[in-house]
Amino acid sequence: MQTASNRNNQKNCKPNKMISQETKMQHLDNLNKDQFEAVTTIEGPLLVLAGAGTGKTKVLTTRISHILNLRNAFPSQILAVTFTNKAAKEMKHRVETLNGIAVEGLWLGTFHAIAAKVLRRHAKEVGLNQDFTIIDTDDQLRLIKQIFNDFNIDTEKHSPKLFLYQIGRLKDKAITHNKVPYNDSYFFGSKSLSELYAEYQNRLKNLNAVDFGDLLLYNIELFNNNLDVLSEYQRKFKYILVDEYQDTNVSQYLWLRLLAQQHNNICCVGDDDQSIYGWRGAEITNILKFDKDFLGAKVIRLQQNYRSTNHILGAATKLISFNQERHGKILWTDQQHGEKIRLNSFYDDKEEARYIADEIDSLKRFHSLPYSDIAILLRAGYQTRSFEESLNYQRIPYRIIGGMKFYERAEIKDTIAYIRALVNPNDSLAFERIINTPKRGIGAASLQNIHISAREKNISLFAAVKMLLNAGQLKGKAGQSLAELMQQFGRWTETLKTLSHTETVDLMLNESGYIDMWKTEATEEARERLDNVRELIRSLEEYGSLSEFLEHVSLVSDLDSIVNENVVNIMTMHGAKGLEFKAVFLPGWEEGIFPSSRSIEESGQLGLEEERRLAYVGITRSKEKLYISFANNRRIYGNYQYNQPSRFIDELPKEHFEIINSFGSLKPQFKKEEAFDCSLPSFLSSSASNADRLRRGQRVFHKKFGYGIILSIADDNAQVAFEKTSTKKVLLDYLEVS
DNA sequence: TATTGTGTTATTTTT
DNA sequence: TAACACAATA
Repeated sequence: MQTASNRNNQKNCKPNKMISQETKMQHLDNLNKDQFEAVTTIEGPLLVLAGAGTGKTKVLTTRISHILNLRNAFPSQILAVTFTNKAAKEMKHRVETLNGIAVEGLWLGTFHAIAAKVLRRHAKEVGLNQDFTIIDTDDQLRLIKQIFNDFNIDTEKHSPKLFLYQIGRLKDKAITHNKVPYNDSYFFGSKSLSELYAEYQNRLKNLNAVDFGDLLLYNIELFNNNLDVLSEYQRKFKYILVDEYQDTNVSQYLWLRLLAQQHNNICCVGDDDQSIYGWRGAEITNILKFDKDFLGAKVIRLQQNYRSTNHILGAATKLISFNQERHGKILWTDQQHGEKIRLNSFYDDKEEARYIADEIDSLKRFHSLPYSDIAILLRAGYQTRSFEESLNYQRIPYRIIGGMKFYERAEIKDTIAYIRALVNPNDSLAFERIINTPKRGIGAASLQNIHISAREKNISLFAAVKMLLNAGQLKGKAGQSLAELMQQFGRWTETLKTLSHTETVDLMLNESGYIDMWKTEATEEARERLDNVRELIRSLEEYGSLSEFLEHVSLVSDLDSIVNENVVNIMTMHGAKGLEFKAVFLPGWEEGIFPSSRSIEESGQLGLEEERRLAYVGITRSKEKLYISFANNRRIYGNYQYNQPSRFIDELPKEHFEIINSFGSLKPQFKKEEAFDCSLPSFLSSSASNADRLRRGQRVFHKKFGYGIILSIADDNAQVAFEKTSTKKVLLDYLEVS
């Protein structure tokens, strides 16, 4: 083979220091030519453009292993960053398998985990205490609401959530409060975005807390202001590896660039065609400009796909070619056999869901496909419902991936808040969460009182409560129960010295009345919640201390429950990135839904291209069987929407498809060709006549809201001042000329 | 202060 | 539709 001789040549160029190394090099034999090059080019900047299913993780792990085998670096001199804990775990596991032993000391983890590790060591340099807390979105929002409240900002007009989002995006871009650019939403009432941002940072610092974005930003600040620290890490990390580079934001890019400056050995692996987190601050330009950012960079493309049939790859390749902003690569496979992709149209979403359930049933029955090899991939979480119903009806077991995460459940957050308050009573965000949970008769008025004192004296809520109690300023029910709570916290802190941390937490949750709160409720849901709390308490055993536990949970979103049940997987396409299934269903390919109208409204062409990449990700999850479908009528939020087939359907190459109109729908059956034709743009103009008559100032009728006047018209929707209610944005399709 | 009622508003979410 | 947040009431 061509690749084999190539490999041998390469291998012979390297001096074999030891005989044992010959055997250690064996894992290089499992690589194709491009993979081999990507693994063995260890000096200088390298971008590996790895298409879906081309062996990206294999390259990364083999590369780490290769560097270690060459003895070019100690494990502690290798930095490997991922986005998810899952990916980090997987990489660690595979490196260990390759090396045959546990590799200790590698700096392998998520961006956030590594940044937190660095920051714990150098907290003082950026004005934090070493034991700073990492707060989640809930805490962020609570803090922002406090700020808005204190500044008398009307939360009706200015949504705290929007502000939170904006702060997040600014931090993704490494923009600090004094560098905020003006834009449409620069002012929140009397205060500017940058003023509020500054106040938010100020309060976080007083709380000795950081949010996710801060982890990276403080690292950058640390490095920029302490050149000795920077150069320590620059010298330390001889080799840097980055997974999913297309998902990095500006902060992460700056952070990497700082760290890579000394040795300049940075290897980024990614796929610009799978960049689907732009809305979360990912900068696709990072991967598009890599060779300009890192001079002398080499670019290697992995284009041989080991996952899918040529029909699937053909469809994916054609679809993604409609995007302008990309490096460009052509995936190929030597799997020439395989079924065509099925394209189905349906009368409505119910029929679509029923068809998919039936088809899954026959895949299992007649093709012996285990359920776990099947996935239904959706644009958004709310679409799961109709499939839950149809699969239940067919008695097909399934699992919804994503959804509510373990650590997002209220009872888990409460429990964690109790633990945080125990470890550090001055953690006001945690203390506030549990101060009246269970109900202790402390209402908004008392709480406001405490807040004011705390702010005046610049002390924590806990300290403020103590102070007010001593001054006899907390009377009645609230005063009584707060006095008791203070005593209890004192006791629990003592208990921690004699009992184990698990026992202490158990005791605390019982004595505080938290456990009883759920017991009293005595519903099935409450029982489940109690189970969750107990599971959490049990898991505490695995940690050396409560602080250790808290560090873990703040950087992890879910329990590692990779149970391999034999069930159908339902999830969003975002959630499916990195996964693969023998059979994949992609329902709901309708304009407005997929591509999502909001993406296009918000980000125009860029938004559309990101949606197209999402379609690309969806298609390339499938190994053998793929089903794409759309429904003419879809029930969303209780009422029907009449959607056109997705423009992506027009972009798919027909030669890879079998076009089926599966069901005798309530409408007359399409002929096969027509079923496809109806998806063509010509179809889009069918509603033009009604739309033509809708103008500004026109009085209209809407089935739900009644009569109103059109204030303005955008693409497919209008602002209408309804007579009975208020002004609302509604779809033109729903309006009748009155 | 706690509970009930009403109105509003819905993507994607690696940490 | 359904969940959630906030306002009016007991």
